[in-house]
Amino acid sequence: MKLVIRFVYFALFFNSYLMTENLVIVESPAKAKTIEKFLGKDFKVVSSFGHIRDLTKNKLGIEVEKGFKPVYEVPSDKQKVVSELRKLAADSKTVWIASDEDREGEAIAWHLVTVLGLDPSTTLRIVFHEITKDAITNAINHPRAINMDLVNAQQARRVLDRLVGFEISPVLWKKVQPSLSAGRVQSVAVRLLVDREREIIGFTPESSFRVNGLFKGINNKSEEVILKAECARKFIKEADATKFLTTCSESEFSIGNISVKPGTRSPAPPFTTSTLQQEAYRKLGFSVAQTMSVAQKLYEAGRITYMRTDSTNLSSLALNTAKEVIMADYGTEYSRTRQFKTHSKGAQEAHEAIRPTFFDKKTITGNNNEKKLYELIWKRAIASQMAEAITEKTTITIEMNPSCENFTASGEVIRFDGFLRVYSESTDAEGGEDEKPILPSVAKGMPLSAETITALQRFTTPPPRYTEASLVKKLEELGIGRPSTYAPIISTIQARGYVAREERPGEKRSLIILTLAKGKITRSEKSEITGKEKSKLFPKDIGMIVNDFLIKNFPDILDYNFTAGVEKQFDEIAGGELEWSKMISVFYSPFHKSIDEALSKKERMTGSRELGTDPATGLPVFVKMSKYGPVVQLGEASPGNKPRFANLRRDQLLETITLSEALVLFSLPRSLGMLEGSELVVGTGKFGPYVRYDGKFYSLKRGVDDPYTITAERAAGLIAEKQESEKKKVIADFGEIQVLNGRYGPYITMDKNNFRIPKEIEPNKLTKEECLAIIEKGGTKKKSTKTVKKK
DNA sequence: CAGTGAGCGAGCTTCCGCTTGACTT
Repeated sequence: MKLVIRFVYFALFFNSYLMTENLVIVESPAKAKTIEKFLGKDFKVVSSFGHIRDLTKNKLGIEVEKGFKPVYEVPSDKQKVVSELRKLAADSKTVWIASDEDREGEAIAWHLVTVLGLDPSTTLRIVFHEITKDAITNAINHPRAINMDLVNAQQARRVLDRLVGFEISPVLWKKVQPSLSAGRVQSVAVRLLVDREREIIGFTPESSFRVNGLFKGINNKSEEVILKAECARKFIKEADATKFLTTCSESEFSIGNISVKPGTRSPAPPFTTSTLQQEAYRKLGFSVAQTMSVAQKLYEAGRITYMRTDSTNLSSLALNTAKEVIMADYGTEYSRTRQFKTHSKGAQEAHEAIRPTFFDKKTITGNNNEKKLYELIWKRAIASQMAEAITEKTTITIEMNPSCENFTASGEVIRFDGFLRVYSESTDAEGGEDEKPILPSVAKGMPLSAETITALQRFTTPPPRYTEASLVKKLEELGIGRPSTYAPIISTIQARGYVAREERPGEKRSLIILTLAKGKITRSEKSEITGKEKSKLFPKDIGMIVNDFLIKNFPDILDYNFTAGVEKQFDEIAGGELEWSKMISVFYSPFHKSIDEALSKKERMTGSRELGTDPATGLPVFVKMSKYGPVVQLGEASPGNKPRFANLRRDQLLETITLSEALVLFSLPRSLGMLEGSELVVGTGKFGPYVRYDGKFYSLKRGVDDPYTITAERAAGLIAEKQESEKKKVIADFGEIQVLNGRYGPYITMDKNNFRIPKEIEPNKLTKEECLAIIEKGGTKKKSTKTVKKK
């Protein structure tokens, strides 16, 4: 008896010792760390690292016949987290699930309850939108149950995406090429790029003449004033522009109307994921992926709030601290507290806007990119809480007599800088916006003389190609994709080869300038570069072929409004007005029929096109998509006759290449003549264009050399350069050990293993013994992990 | 390191959204 009591005692003691009072599960480990501080010692806060369960990895994972029943599994990389969570949950009195308050968060909560075997009646679901003590204690005081309608909306989303992706992709493997993919989001992203490219292809520039004048006069303070002004009228024909300049030469000018209009400019809202990606691209030149990885670092270091958000909302704590910082640093008149409405399509607003955790930290420690991005976030968030700028726009009309045309000069003065003192948003417009000048003081009727008047030819430009960032912006406008997926979408469509980030050097174009000075009109020309592109997304042939195939066979899914339409239905499911499997079933029957129809069609999509006949051989010339990419083909394939093939260049498209451009492609490999007894041959191989000389290959410089036009002289130069750097490559040679110059600086190599040389050591003074010492030190770490190339 | 391009067939590929590490040259 005594023993039993003792045992119970012990068990109770032991139990209470091990048992955690409260276990809170959130999605992100950084968030868990922060929250634990707010909640105190009775709460243990852990993270699920996002979703813990998904549809089966390699199979459809949907039992279509059984009402689209999802087949879930815990992915291999999540099994460890799940087993740990299971243990912790079993040892806790109360489990609180604090995943985000949106569709995905609710589903995560439900999967946790199911997978961890929690009791739904005692498990508490809580949510908060901002990580502040108030928000969290408030959440703890208002727990609720899991909202199954919201979960079902997520299941519908998940199942729809899986059906679309896993039923269409295999059709592409059969009808276009293996390993391709299609999806609700990626296929529309590619479509945006292809549609834009076709607009550009079909664009014909039109030119017109814009007339600008430089006028001088004396104002009533006896000061000489200079005004730059533009004529409102544009002239299509050169003759008309000349005629107008003649009129100008015979006219008198004077100041007409002067209008002064006050205006204001307001700051942009604080960053969301999408706007952060856009501004980091425009102001810092970061790629979308780079922005996210730097932001992740800042988040983990506790510098900024969560970086995957679609909300422009700031917590009241943030509003207050921003206000304090602004008042202290800039003065009361610079402060204006605002809350911005989020109006992006499909926003779920589970988090705050992206902002500094502590507004009083203007700069931080960290690497350069972290500092730059942090400062950008700080400025944007602070500016959003600052006063509007007050401006004054002045427009001065210059009248012409006897002609009834006139010129206008416009200028802007900032009367109060407000938020502009800290930050102003950039635009996607190219060439930059011209600063509006401050206009001199003049009075109506004041006579002016025209110093020079020029008519400059200008061409209209096609719509711009997308950058990574402007594509994200467009996707967000269409409500396609989520903050967590913008960066992955961009990399997927590139990984599939549908699009590529490329440059174009542009072409010269000449412009006519007509100048009127001292009563004489002169005509001259200047050249401008047109079509120059830097780091733009270009659709590639395979992207265009897949796009056309998808539009033909699945027009509904490729519609820009498809996502918006299904989102509306997901909302109805979330509101309990629509049963999720019913929605999927209505979608699926016509969809699956179109899959079968697409499969039953015989033809394959190759993008083939006949360009004409080669005048030299009389053979037909085709272009098409081959197994290894776009090619031009000379002659038909027939038994015993293998046609000639040549790859298209990176900047050519199956759709637009001409016969003469195609014929040039057959000119490789070509001989550049002899150099010291050996032949110089230019060709393109596996690794791009090269010169072959004396049995060795020398790569041409990308973006500098062109294999079709390179001269023997330049080729010889390349060879000499390479031989020179080969010589420099070896700093010291001790037989089995060598000190070499590599891409990342000098290093030591032995047995195909490379070793870093410590900074304080001068590589050219190393002895064999010192090298061995360095190898000894670093050698135990790892063997070379050079992977064997798969053939 | 320095082209392939046909056709057959086995076995593989593929979606979108939540999350962070491993990997390093």
